[in-house]
Amino acid sequence: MEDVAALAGVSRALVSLVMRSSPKVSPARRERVLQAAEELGYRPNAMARNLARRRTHSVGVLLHDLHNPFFGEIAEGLSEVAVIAGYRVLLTAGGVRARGEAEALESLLEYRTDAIVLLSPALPSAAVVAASEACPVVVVGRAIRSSQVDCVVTDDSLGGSLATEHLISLGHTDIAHIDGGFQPGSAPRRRAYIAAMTKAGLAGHCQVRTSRFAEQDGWDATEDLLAAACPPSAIFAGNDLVAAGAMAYLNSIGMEVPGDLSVVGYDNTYLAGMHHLSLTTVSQPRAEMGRLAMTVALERIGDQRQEPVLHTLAPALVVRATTGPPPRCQTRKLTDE
Amino acid sequence: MEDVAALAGVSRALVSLVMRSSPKVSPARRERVLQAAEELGYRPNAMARNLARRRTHSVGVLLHDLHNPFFGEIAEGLSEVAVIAGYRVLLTAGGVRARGEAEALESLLEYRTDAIVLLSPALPSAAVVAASEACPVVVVGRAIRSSQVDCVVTDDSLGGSLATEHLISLGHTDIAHIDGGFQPGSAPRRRAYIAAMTKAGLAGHCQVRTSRFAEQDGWDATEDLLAAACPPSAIFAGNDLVAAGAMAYLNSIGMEVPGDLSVVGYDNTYLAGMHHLSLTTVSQPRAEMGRLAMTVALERIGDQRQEPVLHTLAPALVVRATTGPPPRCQTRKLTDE
DNA sequence: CTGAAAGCGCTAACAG
DNA sequence: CTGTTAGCGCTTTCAG
Repeated sequence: MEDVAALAGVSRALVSLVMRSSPKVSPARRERVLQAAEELGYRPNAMARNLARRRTHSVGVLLHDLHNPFFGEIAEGLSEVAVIAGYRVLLTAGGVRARGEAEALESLLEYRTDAIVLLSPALPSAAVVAASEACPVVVVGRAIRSSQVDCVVTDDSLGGSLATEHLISLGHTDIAHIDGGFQPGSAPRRRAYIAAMTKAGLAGHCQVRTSRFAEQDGWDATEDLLAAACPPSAIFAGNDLVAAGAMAYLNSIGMEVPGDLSVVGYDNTYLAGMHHLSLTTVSQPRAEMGRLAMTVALERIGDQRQEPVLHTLAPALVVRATTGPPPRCQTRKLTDE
Repeated sequence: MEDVAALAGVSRALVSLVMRSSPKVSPARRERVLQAAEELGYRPNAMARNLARRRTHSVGVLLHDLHNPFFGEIAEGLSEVAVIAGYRVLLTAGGVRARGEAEALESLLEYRTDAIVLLSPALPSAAVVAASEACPVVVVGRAIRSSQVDCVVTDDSLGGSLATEHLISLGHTDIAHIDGGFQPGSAPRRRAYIAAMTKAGLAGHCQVRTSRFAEQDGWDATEDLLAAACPPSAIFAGNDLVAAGAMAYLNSIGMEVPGDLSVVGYDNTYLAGMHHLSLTTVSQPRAEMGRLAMTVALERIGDQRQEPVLHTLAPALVVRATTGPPPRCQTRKLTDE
């Protein structure tokens, strides 16, 4: 910086002003400084700047892992609004290691980002609350009770109802659900499924299988379901991957979808939109979730203390080609396996 | 820090020593300091530390976007070796905006990460070389000629041969290729396809269609291919998504894979492994690419000047259920459309 | 182990 | 606009 000032024949202070694009500099000098910086390959040191300013103008984002495209889209929404607000986004990923997420969070905290957005962390709530002591925290995809962390989630309960009621309205009575165990969002979807069934007087027809949200789980659960005494005419899967597994199994035993059996997924990943599947599914407004979360985070930076809020976004049913009325004949070929 | 020292009844210097876990501190005092820090909710300031140390012990990683799981796996490989070397990983994503990548790179440069890893950047080479002036740079998935940037890529040429020769060895003669236009890796794969065909005396049977690596492109190209005068008995698709589109189209017109037509993909994404597709494809060693790239980056940090290297990893053919010998009868039903 | 002192690269406030 | 003067929070050196 010293050198740049010298080359441009101005004071260090002026260089500083130019670097943070203050309006109080004449265009001519600004040009001169910029050019000098260019020539010397000068680039401001973010560490020093942040240290002196006491704010980083950046918000940290913690993703669980980079694999899941679901979070990718949320992250895109996040950075979209961050960028237009002049904020930088610092990503970190927890990865597979047990302590990964905790370490990544700690790292963000040490970097003193102005706020932190947690994408569906597997972290214990206590850790999240502790972090919020030091820096505004907003968590996406998981509701946390605390007096200082904001949350943005989608209404999984509504999503579960949407899916189940769609199937019921089509005339199905034997509707099974393959849930996601303890994965976030699974519980409310499952409860909504049961509630919807009950409301339709179908409580006795509930059948639930558990999966870990992998394709093979969907295959296995479906196989199991069809081997049961009272096989379903429709399956509400906990996510698209599980639905894909279910369809693959049905396909393998020659059952037609939706002719013989209807399938609904969850998440509306790009998988669901593929020709092969063309899956009816429940869509969460991913980009919107990201945008909202960042908006909230930015607000918190501006105004630290305020009541935290729980923003609940509504999911939507996307009807494609895997759902239809149940087959006429109630006796299906169950004895293949 | 002052406060921690006071509470623990020691000097600031000692606290500093404890914080960077120096071995020259008696366990008793260390305990005392740690506890004081805990009580006060003290957390070292990374900015200040890095500023004073002149190194950040972190390497920056630039991903083009968060959507592509391909890069996610590479990133996982990266952070795996970074973590065991005690380095932190700072992710940034270029996103969709035009200047996105350039800004993200600039941002990393300003943060003075000890090294930077670029994942298949769309950035102009000049920008990459310019960055390497300020900080060790390694780019993966793209070869850049420069006297100071290291590259790790996979041998797309070999991958193209592997796929084509597999099809040839199965007895196919009319093999078409759906490429990825100007996408990185496409050109060498296409050339390898043509070379392999030529070597087998099949030069006259080459047929190439272009796609932008989307599913619909695969569908369209296949439709086009089958409507041609001399439809192929096998298709080598530029990536798995295109292959999926091709299969969806074949499926829609009632053609069997691999009975009527064989399909090979590229990348071995999780799509390829799904029951529905069970796609024969070419796999790139993603995790290994990441590990290697980080290893190289870390080496460069230790020893700045050295000849840059181009590491080429070998892809492998993964044979699944979409390839088989060509149908006996050379006159296929071409008139559906 | 302690204490003091210098400095990392930049910002910010204030007279000129 | 310019120079100066203080730090930001931590590391490092060096003599006790």
